[in-house]
Amino acid sequence: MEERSMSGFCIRSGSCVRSASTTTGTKCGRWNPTNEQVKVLTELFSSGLRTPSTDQIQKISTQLSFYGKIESKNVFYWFQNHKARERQKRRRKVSSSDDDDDNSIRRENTMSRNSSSQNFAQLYQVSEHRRVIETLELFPLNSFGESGSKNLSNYTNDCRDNNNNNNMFSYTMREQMDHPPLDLCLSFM
Amino acid sequence: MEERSMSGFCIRSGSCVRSASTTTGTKCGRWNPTNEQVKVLTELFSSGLRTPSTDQIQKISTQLSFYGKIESKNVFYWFQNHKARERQKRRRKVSSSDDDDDNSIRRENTMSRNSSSQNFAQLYQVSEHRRVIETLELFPLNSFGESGSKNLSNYTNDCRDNNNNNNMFSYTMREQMDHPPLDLCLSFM
DNA sequence: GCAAATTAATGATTTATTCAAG
DNA sequence: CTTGAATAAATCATTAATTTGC
Repeated sequence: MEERSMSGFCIRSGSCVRSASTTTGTKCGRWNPTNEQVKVLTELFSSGLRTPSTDQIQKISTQLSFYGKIESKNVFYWFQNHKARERQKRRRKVSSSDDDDDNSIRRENTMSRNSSSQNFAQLYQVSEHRRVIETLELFPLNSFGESGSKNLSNYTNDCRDNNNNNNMFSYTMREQMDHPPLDLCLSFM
Repeated sequence: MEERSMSGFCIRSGSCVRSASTTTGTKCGRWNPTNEQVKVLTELFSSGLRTPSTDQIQKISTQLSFYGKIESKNVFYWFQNHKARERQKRRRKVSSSDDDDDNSIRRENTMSRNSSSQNFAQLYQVSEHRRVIETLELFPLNSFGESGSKNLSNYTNDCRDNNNNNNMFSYTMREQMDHPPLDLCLSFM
């Protein structure tokens, strides 16, 4: 109890950066998605997007920031939670049979393991990627309102390709040149 | 079998970037900690560090990079895994009683939930924090061996402030070898 | 002694659970 | 009571040990 208030206090006063977009009276607490944001996210989800890649998250986040304050982590968490809760919801109803929920993009994501830094990105790396506001399409948007499956598979393929460092953004190298000479000397014990 | 080799193959040929430092035959696959790195990490762990904050991770990572290639995510994962596996190990032996393993720093980390971006950082944010090598102590080292609670709370407060964003990275320093403080910070044990 | 084949460790990812703000 | 955020547990995948047949 005391602990809580203590710490709570610190944060509020200390670490809340609230860089901008305070126009809406944004507190600093947790993200509160606008209707539009939720709408888009939901559409993406129902289009089959389950575990967006780092870049996708970046883009989505950037796009959605048009509707209000948002960070990439919010997008990340949203998908995590939504995915989990939809599944949960489904489990309560039909205990077995259709689990396509898990399918669509899943396989692809499994592959993405190969891309080593891909998934981790979701967990850690993204950060400040530097926004680059460029208005690229988030992904094949047309798949939303209209036909589903077919576009979807295309989309899926697309997705995967993103694993190639599709830099172009910022950062690019993140870790690529990570290795300083140092390990040359030391790594071999 | 086939799958295994298949997959192995793919990875090797496909996504391995290996920009440089191939001299040592650096693969590109997963991080392979050096003995020194493991040693230090283990010491930190046994000193009670369970869930390092973003900044701690950064610092640890930077320091350890002296011994070889390493990224912050590796540090993050290492602690995750080590913590989990120690617990697991213990569970197998003594099903109850002493769980001090979980204690020491735990409280503090729990509190850190309040700091919104703190823990998330662990998952996502860190990225390039890159912080100068400044010789800050990784954490209140003195608090470990000695008195606990008091120093600890100060520490907590400190943490909060570190959330400031920092910019740029510089690998530079690594090479320059201003050899940091490495030992200053870590050698305490 | 030495590689191929197995197994054991452990790095990395995903899923489930929990906490707590609104 | 809903849901954003964070942590822990479970799982996957790759690398290092080691065993084995030669």
